[in-house]
Amino acid sequence: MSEPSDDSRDERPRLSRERVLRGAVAVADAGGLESLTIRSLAQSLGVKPMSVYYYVSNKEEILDCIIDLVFSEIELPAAGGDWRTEIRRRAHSARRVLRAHPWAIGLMESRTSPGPATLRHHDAVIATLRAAGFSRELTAHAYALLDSYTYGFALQEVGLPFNGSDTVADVAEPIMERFSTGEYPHLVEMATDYYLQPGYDFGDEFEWGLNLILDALTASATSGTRHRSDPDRESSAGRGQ
Amino acid sequence: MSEPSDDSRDERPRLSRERVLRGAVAVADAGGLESLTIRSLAQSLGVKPMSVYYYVSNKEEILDCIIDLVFSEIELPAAGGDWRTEIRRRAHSARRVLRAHPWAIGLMESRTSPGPATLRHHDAVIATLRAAGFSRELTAHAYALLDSYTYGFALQEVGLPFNGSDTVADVAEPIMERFSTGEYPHLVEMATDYYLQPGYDFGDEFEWGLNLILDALTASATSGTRHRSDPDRESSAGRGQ
DNA sequence: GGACGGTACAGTACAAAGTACGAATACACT
DNA sequence: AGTGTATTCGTACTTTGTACTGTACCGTCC
Repeated sequence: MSEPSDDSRDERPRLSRERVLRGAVAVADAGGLESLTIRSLAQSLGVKPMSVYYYVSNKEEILDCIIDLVFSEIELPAAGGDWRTEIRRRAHSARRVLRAHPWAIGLMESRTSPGPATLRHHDAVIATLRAAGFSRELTAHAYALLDSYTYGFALQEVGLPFNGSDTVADVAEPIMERFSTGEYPHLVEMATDYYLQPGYDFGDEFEWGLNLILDALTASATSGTRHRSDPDRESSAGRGQ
Repeated sequence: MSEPSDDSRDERPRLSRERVLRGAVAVADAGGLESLTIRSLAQSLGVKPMSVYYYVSNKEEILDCIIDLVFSEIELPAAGGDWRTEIRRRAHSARRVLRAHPWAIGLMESRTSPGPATLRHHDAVIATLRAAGFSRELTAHAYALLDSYTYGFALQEVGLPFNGSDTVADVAEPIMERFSTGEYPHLVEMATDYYLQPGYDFGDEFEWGLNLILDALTASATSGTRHRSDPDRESSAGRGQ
């Protein structure tokens, strides 16, 4: 594999921090986070392991950076548009991106310091909600709710036993058979009569929940922030400013 | 549960699969997932590294098992009770458990085959919703929504830069100062005027969103499953502005 | 032109982690 | 005592991250 050929052609495009990080994303996309090692990364870049250390100080830094790189792929909500349209677009984009880079969700948990793309992101979403007339309090509520839902949905999606080409049925059926007569009756019933039916796609659930949340937020925004249903809590938080 | 010790100083309580797995949880709780190595686990159990392999076949199996162990800590909804009460209780319990074992969320992503506690869990939640009169379709919608929210919220909570004793202000303030004059104006405004105010606790947001979801689900259950709000049904949405 | 220094890579080597393999120990029951 | 099974440990190999050092290729200054 050492190139015995001519000297002029085929030279590799020269390393760079950019190429190192994008290479890391590519390796993780292809084989999962556990396949991303300094050696595998170096190999995919066509260099020797220690060469990547010229551009990053250690693997931790690579992980911090590629998480932010993933975030930078998510579409920002536009400042001027209808908030529902923009928030919906951003939610779908986030889900799509996290599905394209499933390893990113696991990383979010361990990387504690947000990168610039992450911060820019938060800023844009807050701006959209505030521009729509949400109070600070309602903005905080809405943002926590929307992000929780989006990330949580993505988390569930990547946690499903099948990835890519397999359909639910292929993988779930053998599992289900083992319990078919007794242990988890309701789960099995739902699985056989609903989840495993031909047209079902878990991903479609995203839209339903998102609509429910957006509708409920609209109602909250036009009435007050108060919600019924909770017998004993108070949220404190005065009128700031 | 402890051995009646006798006068022997050594007196190791004898290893067991149970002790290995509980020890693994304890090590991860204390120092995070990356501190859980076969060697550290063995040390905490008072044995040599290779001894744990008598009870588990490899580290992967340990990870699979402790994730299910964590799930087993979450309270199951009771079959007979009011569904809102039961679902709320289970949601709070889940959040509490995941906060007690923050490393578990990251694991959920990589472990694809659910353990018995996880399955029992799903079964109980489905049973509760079905018993409340939810159709299969609405049950699927509701479950995806509730779980996404719960896990997503927990994911955000553990991703916050401060863990345990630190308050938001302690950690966010220095970060915020670096941007105080321009880069992320809306984020900074929200941070200084809301998030960093004395009484604020991100964890309180959980209750608000949960109430919103439960209210909206109640409405969906009594009317129909159809939701308005989505103009174009598909995410392709060539519209923009 | 030759010394010099900075840039971009590579080679060597070591520590920490998972774990295969088999030996050592303990205890039971002939 | 002898044989067998259950449990634990010692040794060693492999993969990983990375510290330290070396080297090839530039351009600059005298």
